[in-house]
Amino acid sequence: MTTATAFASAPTATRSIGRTPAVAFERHDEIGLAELQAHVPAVRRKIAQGQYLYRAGQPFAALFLVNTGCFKTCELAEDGREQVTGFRMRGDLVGVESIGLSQFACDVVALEDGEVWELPYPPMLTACLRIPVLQARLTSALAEEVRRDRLWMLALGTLGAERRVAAFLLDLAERHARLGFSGRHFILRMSRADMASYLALKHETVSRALSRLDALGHIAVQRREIRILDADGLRHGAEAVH
Amino acid sequence: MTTATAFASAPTATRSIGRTPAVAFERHDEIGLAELQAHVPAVRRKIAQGQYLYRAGQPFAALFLVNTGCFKTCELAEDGREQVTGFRMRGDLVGVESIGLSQFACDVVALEDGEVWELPYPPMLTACLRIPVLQARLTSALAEEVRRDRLWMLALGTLGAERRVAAFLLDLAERHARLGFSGRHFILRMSRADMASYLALKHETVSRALSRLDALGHIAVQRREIRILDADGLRHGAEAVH
DNA sequence: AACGCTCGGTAACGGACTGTAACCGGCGTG
DNA sequence: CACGCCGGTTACAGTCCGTTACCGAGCGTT
Repeated sequence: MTTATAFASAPTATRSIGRTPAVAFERHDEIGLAELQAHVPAVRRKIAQGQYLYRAGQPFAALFLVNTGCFKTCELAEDGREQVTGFRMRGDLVGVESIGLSQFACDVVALEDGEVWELPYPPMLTACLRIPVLQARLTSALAEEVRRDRLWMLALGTLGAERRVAAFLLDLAERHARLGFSGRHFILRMSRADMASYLALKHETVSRALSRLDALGHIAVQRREIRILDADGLRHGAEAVH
Repeated sequence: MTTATAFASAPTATRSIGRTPAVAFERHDEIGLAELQAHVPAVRRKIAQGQYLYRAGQPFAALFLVNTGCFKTCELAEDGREQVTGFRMRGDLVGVESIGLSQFACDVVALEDGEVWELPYPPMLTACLRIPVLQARLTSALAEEVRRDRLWMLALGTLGAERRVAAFLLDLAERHARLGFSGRHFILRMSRADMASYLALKHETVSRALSRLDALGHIAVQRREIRILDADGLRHGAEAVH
């Protein structure tokens, strides 16, 4: 629920996350990766499971467009507090939170072997000046990131543990479906601890919630394998915390 | 803790929010309001207490730069869930979350009588194409908004009620100080309920936390009047939730 | 002054989530 | 195989915060 999806080379589909049906620029205006490469010298990069795509403090010089694999972004405070703030997959633009800084502002870790396109930022900026559509797209991607974070803040603040887990699964399912895969059956790329951190819960609580949703017949869980049985049940399962 | 501060006509000061000391473009590169007006047809607008600056669903056509007063932004879901996602004051850019949409994505309400500069968005975009510094500044403002939201997500997920309240007060104090006012003595512009919503707590809990911080000698509270007595005490008061 | 309303503070109780701990299964290694 | 390790699940007790309720201060209306 926290991702900037831009320049996606995935199948075109109308999106409908929360209350944000309208998209700034029509789908046909979208600059695909191919066209993007014509203006920005993109470089392929492979990242092995467990490796950092980047770490807080490293010099910021590029954005990354995820091609394959799954990544988690981790926010960490000086006092040791730490939290996963999002999961990034194919089509997601990574690094936007560090724009305007000289150093990256958070950590990004590969949850499995993956590949990204490295998009040098200064060239990207100058390209934006010459190509209005690109400029609009980058700005929109940033704004969308803000909206997604806000929506997730709302979820964190208003939903109980079980509904948070349910909402998370639904979000994963939708993103999965948007990439052309099944929206009813998928594999979790992250550990219970990562989910818990993102959901602001303890991993035991996540386990309990998953077990409960399974018992209710809304999903079928087996380790990291998830099957959505009753999406509506997930959505309206329990009531808001108030 | 959730605000895009850009084009601020406030006294220049080095900022140090969380772990983001470096700013993309040096302070002297910053485009002030005066220069901004040379390129974008800004319009003054007064908003009375309790009035909406804009509501979700209204056509999006402009950003707003807060001149005076204080505003709250409210995120709301279809199912009735609702939460304050930030407070905006002088120098803050409002509306960035709606960029790329045809309609505004949230509600913004005036907590007191105030005044804003209305910055028509399409002209702003074209101006960005002609003026690289403006473009960089807008993009940075958006990125900073993402960083602030992430930092607040971290606080929501890792801090207990009392520390959340403390962190909120410290944030307010710093923003106040950055505007040239006292960072040790200020007036809360929002009700306990608004604070509670933003902090993802109940207003009673906010009351308790304030009373406790007062009893500990960290602050002095009288209705909406806050005096910071021991900033370090506030910062390190209790430990993280873990 | 009496009334009603909103906003803020306090206290007692209960419940949801946490913290701890034990257990299980899979996997790699000695 | 035995072993330890890691990730995941489950059980139980503890705690923090939400719930409910009541009270007081400020303010506008009658």
